[in-house]
Amino acid sequence: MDETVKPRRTRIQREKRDLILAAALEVFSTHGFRGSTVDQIAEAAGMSKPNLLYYFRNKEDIHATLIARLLDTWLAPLREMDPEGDPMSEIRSYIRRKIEMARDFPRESRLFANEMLQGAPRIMAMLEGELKPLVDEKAKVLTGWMRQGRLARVDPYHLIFSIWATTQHYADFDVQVRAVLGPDRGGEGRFEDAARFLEQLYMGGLAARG
Amino acid sequence: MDETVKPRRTRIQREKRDLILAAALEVFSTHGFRGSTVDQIAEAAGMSKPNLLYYFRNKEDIHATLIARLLDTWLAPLREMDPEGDPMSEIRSYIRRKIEMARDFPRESRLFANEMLQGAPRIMAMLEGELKPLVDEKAKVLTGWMRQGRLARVDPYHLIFSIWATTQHYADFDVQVRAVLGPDRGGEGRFEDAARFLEQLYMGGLAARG
DNA sequence: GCAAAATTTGACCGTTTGGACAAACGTTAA
DNA sequence: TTAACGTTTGTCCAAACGGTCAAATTTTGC
Repeated sequence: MDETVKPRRTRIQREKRDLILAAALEVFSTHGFRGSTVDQIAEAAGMSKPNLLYYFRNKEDIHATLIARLLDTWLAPLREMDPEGDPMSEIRSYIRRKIEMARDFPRESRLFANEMLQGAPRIMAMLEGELKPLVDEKAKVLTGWMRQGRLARVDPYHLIFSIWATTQHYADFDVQVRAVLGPDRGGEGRFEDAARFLEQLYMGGLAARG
Repeated sequence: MDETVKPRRTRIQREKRDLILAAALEVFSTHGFRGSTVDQIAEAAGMSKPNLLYYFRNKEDIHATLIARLLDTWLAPLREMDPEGDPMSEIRSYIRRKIEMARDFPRESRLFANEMLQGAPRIMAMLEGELKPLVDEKAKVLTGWMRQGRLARVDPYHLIFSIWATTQHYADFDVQVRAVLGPDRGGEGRFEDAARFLEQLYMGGLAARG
């Protein structure tokens, strides 16, 4: 019943496929699926179009492979949030990890953002099948902490949304951030500054009250 | 020296151009510039491609017109932030206005996001010429409030970024928000819930301390 | 060293794309 | 009424697109 056959791949196949995926990530993340061309990806990977199509059946196959690899990486930071840990420390760590991902994997973030803007036609199933259950689970954890009086009572879903938004912003809107900060304040220190600000905001805004 | 000629337009020209721009906004905001076709826009506007190209010189012209109209609308909420007002009220109002824009003009938000993801090739000049000066000005206002002890001392630039991120998230990532919230919590009330959460977060996180 | 398998390439195909154009059709005002 | 002007359409084009294929080349296992 399983239609996916075991992919007995040679060394070259593994290397070239990785090369192509890296190039495709660069292209898809900035131009979206429809806005990207196979020729563009082939050139970025340093090979001819027919050669690229020897390793992937078609354009959609490349994109699907990227997307499939993406979501696991993407959800990892939230998965790590420990129900047994200290609420404030867990939230602070989560924000740190997400900012680091925006800094270290901006193209993955933009690939994801592109999908969202287009209405998530290719990953809606994953959103409902993997993302939603995980968020539901973590929302329960947050609610539990609130009931214990260890966290301000706020909407846990919108809390998670706000952390996604503020952190991914530094990957997705990078050009804008750099344009506004200018050459002086816009260097690599901007991620540290962002992390520091967000820490202040959330530690102050979520501290258990009354 | 001014190459822009006064556009003496007929009634039909004004109507049809608006119709085309509305259709183009829909198409460009979901597929990006390269991912959109003139045929798509023409069909969405209910006219033939040659007819559409009678009103706009080419695809880029349509997009440029949209973008030019966009930035003013986009910056209006920040412009309204009053240096003479009460810091906390001003920030609260700004967040409200931005959430309302995400709710009422999601396509404009997504058009903007698409440009950012692609590296802002067509609006970099506007970012540096209009956006940056405005943000610099408002950052000074925020810094002044902090010095007066009426606002917690945080990085004013990252404060503004975070408000942009959290509010625009509800337009740009709308599918994800709705997928996660589900049919029950994902109704039109989500904008109200978001506004309430953000208010709690920012009022707590930015309250003047010690 | 060599045959089989894997890889790379140039040439090619049908379709889609942005755009041009002249002819046909409407509208308007003298 | 009619001539001038504004609008709409069908047809067409060159370039770009995703993808195929057989032939040439390189790598691999014996």
